[in-house]
Amino acid sequence: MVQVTEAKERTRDRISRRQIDKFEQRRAQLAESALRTLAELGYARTSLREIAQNSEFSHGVLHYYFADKVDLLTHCVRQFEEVCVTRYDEIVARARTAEELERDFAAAMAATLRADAKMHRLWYDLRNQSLFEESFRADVLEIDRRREEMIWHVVARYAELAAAPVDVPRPVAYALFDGLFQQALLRHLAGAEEAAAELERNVPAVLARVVAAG
Amino acid sequence: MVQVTEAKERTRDRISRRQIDKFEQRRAQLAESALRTLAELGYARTSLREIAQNSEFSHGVLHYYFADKVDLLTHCVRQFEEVCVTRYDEIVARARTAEELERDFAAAMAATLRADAKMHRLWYDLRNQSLFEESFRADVLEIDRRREEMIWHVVARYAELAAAPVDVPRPVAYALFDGLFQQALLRHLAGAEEAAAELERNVPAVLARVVAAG
DNA sequence: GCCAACTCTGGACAGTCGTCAAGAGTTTCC
DNA sequence: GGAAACTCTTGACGACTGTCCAGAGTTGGC
Repeated sequence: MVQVTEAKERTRDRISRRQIDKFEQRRAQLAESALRTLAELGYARTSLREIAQNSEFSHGVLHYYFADKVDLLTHCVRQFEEVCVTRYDEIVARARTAEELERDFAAAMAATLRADAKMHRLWYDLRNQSLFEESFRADVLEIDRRREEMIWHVVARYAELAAAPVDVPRPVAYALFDGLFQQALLRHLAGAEEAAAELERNVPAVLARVVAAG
Repeated sequence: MVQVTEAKERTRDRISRRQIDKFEQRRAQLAESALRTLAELGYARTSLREIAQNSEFSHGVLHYYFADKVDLLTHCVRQFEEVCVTRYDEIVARARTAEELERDFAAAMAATLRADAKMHRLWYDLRNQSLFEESFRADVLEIDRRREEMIWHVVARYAELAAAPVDVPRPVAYALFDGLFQQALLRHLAGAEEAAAELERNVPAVLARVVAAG
């Protein structure tokens, strides 16, 4: 009797878990369609119907999986986080010398500028949107904090390999590289072919300046 | 006869000029209402009716003075330029030593962060919008170029006073200070009281790093 | 095979958007 | 003072928005 009940409950749990998984999976799928749409059109011009059209479902389904538009967009932001805050971790782990890290980091930034430009402009769009709208602010700031960590990871390891102390606070290091990247993105999307190459050339120079001369 | 005609034409010109002036004046007035609205709500949520409500006119008048929304917004961007690209000129002109320039520049950045935060967030919003919409791009890039010039003006003068060469290209110098300012703006608008003070502390450190050690 | 739960569609809703035009109000000129 | 030009208001239009819902379609357990 007890065993039967337990078995039943285990079964129900398994089913329920499977259903929850499926539910979450579809949410993720729809959020991905939303992110594609946002990257293409920008926050200001992305509508639920447009998002649905970039998926294989009709617009009504969005309200089955998300309470409202804010809920969907919040989910998008959180899902977006995962791809954008671990970008350079492997490079840091692999590098054996300061020169190697410097070269690979610069190359990786230039590469993602070229390959993921539309996603990057979406990130800056959402971050800016959070300056006007309370709703995403907490999530956006959390992502920005983790991006700061990601950059700091690179800078600190670079300093370690170069046997020199880092010479600027962590938020400043992030601000400098973020500014550099954003300017490159601006140029790149405006059609400047050389933007990525310039970025690749500028990154080592900035890297050298955030650690103490030694 | 000839004189009469000339007098007539001069009169007509004067009248026409006066009318044009008045026309342009009203355009400027409406554009200012639009800028106030944009700074408050952001690009995504600013409508023509909302702009009109922030002015002393009705929404129909906007189409009397502007061809369409893009025309209005373009005018806004251009009008916006004038207040945001000459901000530090006087400080540069007045400074007699590198230390003085460093101190005043940092203080001015912190001051405008505190006083004009909503206008600054509008600038970043519009600049980002230009990554999605062709229509403003040219004007936005032109403003960005002039902002770069403005920062370069500061940096070059600082180097001159410090008797040391500038050590980074002009676009990089701009990118670094822009990134620094944008991060401070993010924190400031998120409610961090210390953001402006931190910015004021960080600016001299970056300034010192963009000129060669000497 | 049946019933219940889950999933998805498509249309309706109230509201807002940019745009436009008819006409009232005002100014300007002869 | 009357005609002409300029300025502004008001209301309407079609399109689009987020949201909701009735019901069709599908799946899964018994």
